[in-house]
Amino acid sequence: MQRKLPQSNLYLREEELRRGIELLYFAYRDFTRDPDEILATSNFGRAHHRVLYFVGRNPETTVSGLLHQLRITKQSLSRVLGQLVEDGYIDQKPGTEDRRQRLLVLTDKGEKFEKSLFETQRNRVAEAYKKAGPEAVAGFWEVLLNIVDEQERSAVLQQIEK
Amino acid sequence: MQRKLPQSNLYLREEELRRGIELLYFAYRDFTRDPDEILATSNFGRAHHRVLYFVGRNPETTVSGLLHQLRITKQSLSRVLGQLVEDGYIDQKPGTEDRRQRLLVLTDKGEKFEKSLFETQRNRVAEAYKKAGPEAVAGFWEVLLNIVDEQERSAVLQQIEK
DNA sequence: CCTATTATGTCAACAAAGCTGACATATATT
DNA sequence: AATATATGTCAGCTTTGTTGACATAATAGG
Repeated sequence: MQRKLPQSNLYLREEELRRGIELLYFAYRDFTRDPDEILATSNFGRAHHRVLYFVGRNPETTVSGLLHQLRITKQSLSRVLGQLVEDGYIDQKPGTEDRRQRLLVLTDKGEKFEKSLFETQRNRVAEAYKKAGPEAVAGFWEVLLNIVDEQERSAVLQQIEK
Repeated sequence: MQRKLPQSNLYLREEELRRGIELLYFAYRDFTRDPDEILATSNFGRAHHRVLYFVGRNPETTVSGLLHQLRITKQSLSRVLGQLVEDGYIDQKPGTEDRRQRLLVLTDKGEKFEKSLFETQRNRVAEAYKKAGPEAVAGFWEVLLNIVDEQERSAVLQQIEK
C-alpha cells in the first residue's frame, strides 16, 4: 500500500513532471543567453535572430512559411523582416511559380551574422550532447518531439530531417 | 575518407546539433501555448505565470530569490508581483530572521489559479513522457541540465530535486 | 554605536516584440 | 469576370523587458 504506482510509472509522478517543466524553463533561459549578448551589440533582437535562423535553414522560404513556423502575425514579422532586408541581411526575390510570393534568402552579410549567432548555440548544445552521451541525446529528441503539438509533429519532423 | 567522424561521434554532427536546437524551439513554442490560452482570458500574462509557478513551487521564497531564477530586473518583477498581490493571488509576509525580506506565498486563490495553469503543462509533459518511455525521459533531463549554464547547474539541481 | 551594506520599493522614461483592425495591390484560380 | 490568396502597410495598443535615480528599513561589521 506504500507504493501506489507500479515501478514502471515512477517517471510519471508529479515530481518527475515538474522536473521536466523546470529543466525546460531553465535550459531555454540559458540557451538564449549567448546569442542575446551578441544581439545586444547590434540593432537587432531575438525576433530578428529567429528570422535569420529559419531563413538560413530554409533558403527560399516564403513569408507565410515563416509565419507558420514562428506563430506570429504578418505585421510583427513585417517589422523585423523589413529591418533585415533594409539593412542588407536578407534578400527577397519573387517566386518563380507563384509570383505573388517573396522568396527569402540570406545575403552574405546575413549568412555571416547568422553563423556567429548559431555558433554560440551549437557550442552549448554540443557540450551538452558530449556530457550526456548518444543515448541521452536520442531520448532528448524523442521527448521534445512529443511535447510539440500533435498536429505539428510532421512539419517539425520534416524540418529537422531536412 | 568518406566518413570523417568516428561512429561514436555521429550525434555531434551539425545536423544533429541543429535538430536539438530546432526541437527545443518548437517544443518550447508549443509548451507555452496551453497556459497562454488560459492567461488570455485573465488580466495576467506569461510573466505572471512564471511568478505564480515559482512562488507555488518555493513557498516563502524571497524577492531576490525570484529575481535570480527569473533573470529579470526588480522593476520588472515589481510590476507583475504588485499586480498579483493587489489582486489577492500572492501574500507577502516579513521574514522572521531577516525582517527586510518579504516572504512570498500563494493565497488559496493563487494556488487554485496556478494549479489550473500547471495542469495543462503537466498533461502535455506526461503524454510526452508516456510516448517516449523512461529511458528517453532520463536522457531528456540529462541533456537539458547540461544546456543550463555550468555555474547555475547546482542551483537548478537543488530546485528540481527539492 | 556608527557606518556601510543589503533587501526591497518606487518613479519615470524608454525599447522590443507581440497584438488587432482596416485597407491596398498584384497575381492566381475558378 | 469574379473571387481568393500572398503580401504589404498604416495606426494604435499591450505586455514585458530595460536603465537610472532615489528612498526606506534592517542587518552587519568595525
